[in-house]
Order: sequence, then C-alpha cells, then structure tokens
Amino acid sequence: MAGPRNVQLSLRKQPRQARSAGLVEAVLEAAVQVLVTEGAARFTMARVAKRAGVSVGSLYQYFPNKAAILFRLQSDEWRETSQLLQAILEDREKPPMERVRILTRAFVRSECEEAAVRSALNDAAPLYRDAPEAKEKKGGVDAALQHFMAEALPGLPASGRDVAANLLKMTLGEVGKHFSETPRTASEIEVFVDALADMLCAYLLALGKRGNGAASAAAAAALPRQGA
Amino acid sequence: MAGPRNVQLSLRKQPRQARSAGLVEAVLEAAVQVLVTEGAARFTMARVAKRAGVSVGSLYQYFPNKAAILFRLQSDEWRETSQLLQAILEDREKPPMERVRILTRAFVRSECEEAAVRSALNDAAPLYRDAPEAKEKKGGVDAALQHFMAEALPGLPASGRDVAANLLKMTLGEVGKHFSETPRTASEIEVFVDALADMLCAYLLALGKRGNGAASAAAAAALPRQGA
DNA sequence: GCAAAATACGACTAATTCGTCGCATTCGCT
DNA sequence: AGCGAATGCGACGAATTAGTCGTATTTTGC
Repeated sequence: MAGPRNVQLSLRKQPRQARSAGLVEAVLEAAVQVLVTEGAARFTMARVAKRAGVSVGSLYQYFPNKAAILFRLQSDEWRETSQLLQAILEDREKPPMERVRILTRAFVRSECEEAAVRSALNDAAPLYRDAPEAKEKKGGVDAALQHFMAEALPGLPASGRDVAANLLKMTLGEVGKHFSETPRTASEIEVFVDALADMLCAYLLALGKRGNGAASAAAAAALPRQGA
Repeated sequence: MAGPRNVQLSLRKQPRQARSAGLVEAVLEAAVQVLVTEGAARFTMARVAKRAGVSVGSLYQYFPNKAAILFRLQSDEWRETSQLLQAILEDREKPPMERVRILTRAFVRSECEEAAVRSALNDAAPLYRDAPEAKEKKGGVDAALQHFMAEALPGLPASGRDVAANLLKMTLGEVGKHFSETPRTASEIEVFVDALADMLCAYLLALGKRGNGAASAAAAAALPRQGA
C-alpha cells in the first residue's frame, strides 16, 4: 500500500503570544495563496514561508510538517461548509424537498466559488488522508442529516434512511468535487445544479412513495448505522 | 494556476523488435505493481525499472516521462470500462431501467475490484491531467449514452437529454471513484449499489413523467427492484 | 531595567528523484 | 560471419525539498 509516514497533524506548539498567533494566521493565509497560485505539486514549506513573510524555522514551530498545514486548511473548509449545510437542513420553515434543493445549490455554489483551493486541496489529499486524525473529521453534517431524513421519510425504516443519507452525502460530496475540478460557466452550473437537485429529490420522493418496503429494509440491514 | 510543464505523453518511439515490445509490456505491468504496492507518491521511474527488470534508460526509450506511463495506464483503464459500459447500454434486449441497474452494478464492481490501482491512479492524476492529450480521451461512452437516452426518454428535448446524460455519467464516475478510495465490505457495496441504481432510475423516471408520459410509462413499469 | 522564556531566523544537511548520455549488447539481414 | 541499426544499460548531473539546529531578537514578568 501507500502512505507517507508522517502522521503528526496537530499543532506542535500552541501560540502563546499575540505575534505568534498572528504568524499562524499569516501562514494559513499564505498557504491558501500558494495552493491557489502554484498548485498542490509546488506547495512547499519554503514557498509558504516566503509568501507569509516568515522563515521556514518559524513554520516548524507550529506545524510539525507540510501535511499538517494542508490538513488544517481542509479541516477549516469542512467546518465551514458543514455549518452551512447543517443550518439549511435544520430550517423547518421550509418543506424538506425545498431544503434539499437549497442545500444542493448552496453546496455546489460554495464548491465553485472556491474551486481553486478545493481542487488543489484534493490534489494534496494523499499527503494527509491516511493520518488517524483525518479519519473522523468529516462527520459534522451526519447528525443533522439523520434528523432530516427522519423528518422527510418517516415511513422508512431507520436502516433504509441511513443508506439514503449516506448516498445523499456521498453523491453531493463527490459530484461537488467534480465541479471544483472542472471549470464551467455560470449558466452551465445553474443547469447542472438544478438537474442534480432533481435527481436527489426524485430519489427521496421515490423512497417516500415506496414507503417501508420489506426488501429494502432487509438489504439495508447489512449497513452499519452511523452516528456517535 | 498549477501544472507540471511536461506535456508530452505519447510514446517516444515505437517498439520495432519483439524484445522492445515485450519491454513495454513489462514496464506497464511493473508500473501497475509499483502503483499498487507503493502508492502514487512513491511511484518512481527507478522503481518501475527495477520491478520490470529493466534499466532506467530503457524506460526513457519509450516513455518521455513519468506522466506518460501513468497516463497510458489510465487510458487503458478507460478504454476497458468504456467498452464494458457501452456493451451494456446497447443491449436492447433489456428494458432501459434494467440496463441502468446492470450498468451501475458493473461499473461499481469493476471500480472496487481494482480499487488499489484506480485509487493510486487518481492520486497521480494531477501529473497528467493538464496535458492536452488527456482532455479528449474520456469520450468513449458518450455516444452510446446519447443513444440510450434517446431511447429511454424520447419525450424529452435533446438538450434535456444531454444534461441528464452528463449528470448520469458524472454521478456514476465520481461516486465510483469514491468507492475505489474507501474500502468497504462486499455487503456494504451491494446495498449502496442498489441504492445508487435506485437513485439514477428514480431520476430518469421522473424525467420521463415530466416530459412525456406515454413512451416512458412503459419503461417505468419495467423497473425491477432487485432486493435480496 | 533585567533575566528568563518565547519566538523568529535562515543557512545547512540529507535524501530523493527526474532525465541524460556515452557506451555495451543484441538483432535483423545478407 | 559481419555490418549497421535497434535496443539496453546505469552512473551521473542538476534540481528540488523536508526538516533541523544554533543563534539572534523580542516579549513577559517582576
């Protein structure tokens, strides 16, 4: 198998003074810019340091290695979009299907707005993907999605809802990745986002109509419930 | 932006003698093994040469650079799955929705069977992604998909069919990628593949109903929900 | 103001890796 | 056999880069 051996992703030292906190901020900002302007392959500690107006040694005061910086950037992105999506899912004012539509729009839009960063981060993902810290970091929306599915498809057994929730998350995430990787015009995006939302809604509606099918419940039982 | 500058992906020289043709084969096979056992990051010309029992210089006789080998592997994969999917799409014996289901199954299954190679190739993709040769190489299934959509959704305008076809391809491809990257048990895969097929079928059916009820109503009736 | 701790610096090392080049070997052919 | 072309070889040069370490500077607590 593959995999770098540097598995330390957490901060090496907490910044205690104001200047060091500022330094960390500057580094993260510079890292984004290096990623965007140079691409993942040319993302280098030296380049980040130069762009941040800081020395290489200072970088290593707070980040144990290159992967740690990239992982931090990815984590921040995840947290932000996670909150965004969560808020949409929990807005009980709107009917479920409309929420799905809004969610899709919001997600793909955000993916496209920051396409350059996301795409470069994806390219760099192998560097931190196998680290233990990275394993559990993505479960922000899961709980909200669970609740949403329970609300939208009450007739379905919990196992079936889990499958649907996972499929939804997976589809949205992966297709979103694709959007960040291949540039499109605004109008193309509009069209595709609508189609994507159509697809997701059609699936959920079909599930709802089918109600609690025995067959799907049995099949879904093979899947481990998520959460916790 | 990003991007390596080596844009030469085609063979540097055609092998004219039997031994050189064998060498190219050995190299490609060794490349796959290096990719699988060492991962994309440690994919090196020296390692490929060693594994193939060949010298570095010989590698460069036929491949202008590292990216060329990787691109060749990717192209071969594309060609193979392309043919597989095309055959399924063109099998007019079966009703359209069943074809979608079979297609989904076949695609995800192939993605999982060679998960290690595919995943590593994806990690290495940035090396050859931006090359001009890579731009147009993926259009193998497009024509077959067009025909299929025309057959399955005759009531829809051509533009709508194009969007749907693209969304289908995109979804299948990206979700497939996800399957190759995150290992799962066989039963988990079964469940997800069924759900994915459900989603795609639900989408197509919804499109059919919206566009023109008559022709696609027949297709709707043929929806096989294969549980168990 | 002063000592100790925190922070910042950047030259340097060690390692890796791409791709070349001149020379050796084998093949196809007469 | 023997000649030219094709093929194979691998040491080597050049470039890049992750991460360290001893030293210099700044801040904090008093």
